[in-house]
Parts: sequence; structure tokens; C-alpha cells
Amino acid sequence: MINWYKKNKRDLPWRKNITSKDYAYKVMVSEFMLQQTTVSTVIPYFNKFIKKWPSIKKLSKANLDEVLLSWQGLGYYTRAKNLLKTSNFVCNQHNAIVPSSLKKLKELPGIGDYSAAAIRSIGYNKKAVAVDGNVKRVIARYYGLKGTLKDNSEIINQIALRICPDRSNRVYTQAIMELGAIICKPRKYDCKKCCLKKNCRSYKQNIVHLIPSKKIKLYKEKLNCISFLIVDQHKSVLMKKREDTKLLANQWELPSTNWVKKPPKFSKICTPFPKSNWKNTNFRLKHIFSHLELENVVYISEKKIGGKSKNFKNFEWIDNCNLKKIVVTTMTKKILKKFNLVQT
DNA sequence: AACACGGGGAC
DNA sequence: GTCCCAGTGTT
Repeated sequence: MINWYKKNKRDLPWRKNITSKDYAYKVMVSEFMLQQTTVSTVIPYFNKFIKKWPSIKKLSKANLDEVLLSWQGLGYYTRAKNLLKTSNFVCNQHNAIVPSSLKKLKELPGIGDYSAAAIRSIGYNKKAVAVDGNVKRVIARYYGLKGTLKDNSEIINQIALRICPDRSNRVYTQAIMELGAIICKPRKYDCKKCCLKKNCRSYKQNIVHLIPSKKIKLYKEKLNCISFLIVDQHKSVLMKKREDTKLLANQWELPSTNWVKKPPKFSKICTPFPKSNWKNTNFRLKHIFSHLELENVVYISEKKIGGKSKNFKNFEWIDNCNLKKIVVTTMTKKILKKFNLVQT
């Protein structure tokens, strides 16, 4: 497997300059970004992030809005918050050196079992057992473990510990993950090319397609809302900042109704400017989150001079130029794009 | 042990 | 449409 990896490994930006002083920091940043996120999605974000904050000391001087802006579109925004917290903690408590012990790594916000092991192994080449989704799948197939990954999590962790080598841990950790990502993929796996096929139980028994078995799908709540797009005479858009907790924390979005099960009926009284002339755009946007679906109907209006608004708490008129400087939810971004108020 | 937390890519 | 991705924190 190691030989296969050395020959076939991908040229990923966080694998460069292993000897540089900031290498462990870069590995840490990559591990935050890679949580539940594919490599191809992460690469451009990682490059931009490291260009802006090449060292942990520089990152620790950033403010949250800046970090969230560079995270915009990547999802799971608590990661950005935790990464900033962690960099501050490391600068204050660990002399700006990313720790290499599992215990100290796991004290850092946003770093759990997997990330601690990955940073120790990939960042410092010290022994650690990093078990991510790829590793679980490779082990489950190689040992022919039927059932879901969750059913087998205990035994998978035991095996992972047993087969983890003491030496060259950095290469091993990446090799087994890379095998899962390139060859032993969830679908369209390529067993013919797999260096482990000789002893792979599910390959020999021809049950690769059954392993791991799918986890039962959970019901996704379907919600609805109306968003209000209002532009003033200077082409500024009225935006609202979300609360700093929970979903899409601290991000800006169009003013909108609550998210409710039954599609809300339009009424001027729910709009930010009840006296304006609101029109249904007939534009509907379905947005999928990990745990719910939201169907968004967009109403549009131009602000009348002298029109009064109801409640300006957390509301602000944002001009076109400043729209790209604030963190906007992906959903609102799509709406603004549809009405040619933002590029890209 | 179950749920909250994004968004996109592959099929 | 479905699955799932270099998971973590909260309840």
C-alpha cells in the first residue's frame, strides 16, 4: 500500500514543504477544512486561506468576520470559529506551536479523535491512529465486515489500532486514506487496481458492493419561507445579520419570514417595508441543508423615498461594492445572483 | 445514542 | 432523486 501511495499520491497543497516551520499549522488548517468536505472542494479554500494567514500567529490576529468570509461557501461554519479559537489558544498557551500530543490536541476546540490523530501523524510523523470515513470503509471491506460502519465502529477501531505501524506513520496515514479516496471509493470502486485485492475478504467473496451497508436515511424536515429583496435608489440591498449561534451564525441574508412547515402566505405586514409595492418574482429556490430542506419564495420591491420600516434591528442597507466584503449565506447569494446584484 | 451542523459533486 | 464526503460538539 505504501508503494502504491508513493507512486499514485495526489499533489495536494498541504503536503508541500514538510520541513517548513509552519507545516503542522498548515496540516491543522487542512484538517479543519477537510472535516466532512471533499478534497476538491477544499483545495481553493486552503490556498486562499494560507496565502492570507501563512502562520498561526498571523491567523490569531484575524477577526472572526474575516475568517468567516474566507470560509464562505465551505459550510459547517463552526469550524471557522473553532479554528480561530484554536489558533489563539495555541499562541497563548503553547507558544504558537501546534501540539503533537493527542491529549493537548484534543483540548483544542474543533479537534476530535480523528483530527488529533491526523495532525499528530501527518503533521509530526508520530504514531497515531487516524480513522476517518475512508479508513473505516477500507477496513470494513478488507475484513469483510457486514453491516453499517456504525455497527462495526468498535471492531474497526480495534483493527485500525492493530494494523497501524510504528514507523513512517505520516506516509501510512495518508496512504490508507488515499486508497479509500481514489480506489476503494464508496461507489465505482476499482478493485482491479487495488493493491490489497489479494487478501481483501469482500473482494474474494464478491460482496464489495454490500459493504458497508447504507445507513438508514433520516427524515428531512421540509420548511418554507418568503424572502424580501428590496433595493433603494442607490441600488443598495436591505440585508439582515443572523444571530451568532446555530445555523449560519453571523451571516448576512435577505430579510425573510420565519421558516415554517406550511408555505407562508404573503402579507405586506411581514415585509420590512409594508407600504412598498411588493411583487412576487415567481422565483423559488430550494436549498438543501444536511438536516432540512428550505423552499424560498422571493418577493421584490423598490424602496419608496420616505417609506417607513417596521424593525431595523440587525438590518442594514448594503451597497453593491460592500456585498462581497460581508459573509452572505449561500442561499441569499444565489438569489442576489439571480437578480444580477452580485457576480460569481 | 441521536441530533445539529452546509454545500456540492457523483450517479 | 440518493449517497456521502480527511467529523465535532451538544443534548
